Amino acid sequence: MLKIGELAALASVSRDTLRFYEKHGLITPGERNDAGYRLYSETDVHRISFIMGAKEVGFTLNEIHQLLELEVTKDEKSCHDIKQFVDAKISIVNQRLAEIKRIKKSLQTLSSACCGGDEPATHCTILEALSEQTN
Amino acid sequence: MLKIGELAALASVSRDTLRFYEKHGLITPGERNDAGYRLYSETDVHRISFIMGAKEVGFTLNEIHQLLELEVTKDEKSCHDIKQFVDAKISIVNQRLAEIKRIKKSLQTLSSACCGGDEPATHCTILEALSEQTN
DNA sequence: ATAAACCCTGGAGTACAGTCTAAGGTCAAT
DNA sequence: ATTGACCTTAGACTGTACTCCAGGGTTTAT
Ligand SMILES: [Zn+2]
Ligand SMILES: [Zn+2]
Ligand SMILES: [Zn+2]
Ligand SMILES: [Zn+2]
Repeated sequence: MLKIGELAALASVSRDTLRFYEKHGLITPGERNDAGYRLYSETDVHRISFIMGAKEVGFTLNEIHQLLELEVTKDEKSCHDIKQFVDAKISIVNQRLAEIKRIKKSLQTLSSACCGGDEPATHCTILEALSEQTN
Repeated sequence: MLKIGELAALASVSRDTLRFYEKHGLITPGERNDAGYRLYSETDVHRISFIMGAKEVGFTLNEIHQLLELEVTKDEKSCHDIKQFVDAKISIVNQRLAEIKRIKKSLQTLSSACCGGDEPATHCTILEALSEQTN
């Protein structure tokens, strides 16, 4: 059984983060010692590990919440269900990707149209372009 | 001179947004009528137009604040300054792009390793992979 | 015995970009 | 005269993911 600081060190997160995750239902350490300190089991360690892994691949805490439910009830779920969840996330990520690519392209168009010279910017095509109506 | 609702309709934003931008120093309508209503000039319309254009290409309100200062003092600035600002933003965007691409790749790796079948997910490689230590 | 290091709680604060509400004042039309 | 559409303010709320603080209690080492 680990105390919060020990688990925090193990998982490279702050104690506050662990308490935050608990408050939001991501972990549920059942036991407390006589002083009221949280005690974390092997299962809790595994759960944190899962959470960190999911964060690493870009899931939000909300999504991780749903993933944890899949994980806990995995004998009632199928690979199909899990894969579908991941694929749904991929399509969200693809949307963000497309938006950022669009932005990058716009910025590059702006940048390359500007002479970049040392004369006053009163003629700057960037400033002009920005104030042009897009609708 | 336009009232706030008229400018809002023109710019396709809410009145609240215009007041929000004002509170954060992005616009500064000088005049008010006898009833205390904001009155917007041509210059203000141009400014909003600039802000919307900058938002469109992904600048944050904070960055737009800086851009507006460049715009207002453009006779003292050079194209070099403006271009540099845009290029700095491009490199921020590139970082976000790289991160999202990394996430997409990870998710695709996860997805393609899963059989996606209808059997119980107790053997699912996705769930396994997520709880693996990355550090 | 006492200091340092740890634990607890509730609540506030951060950045971002608004949105919404309450409680009022004004203006145009019916 | 009264309805409805518009305007004003200050301040609270949204979601995301924490981080920090105050004001306590506990454990460990010297
Ligand atoms: Zn130039
Ligand atoms: Zn230029
Ligand atoms: Zn499978
Ligand atoms: Zn699977």
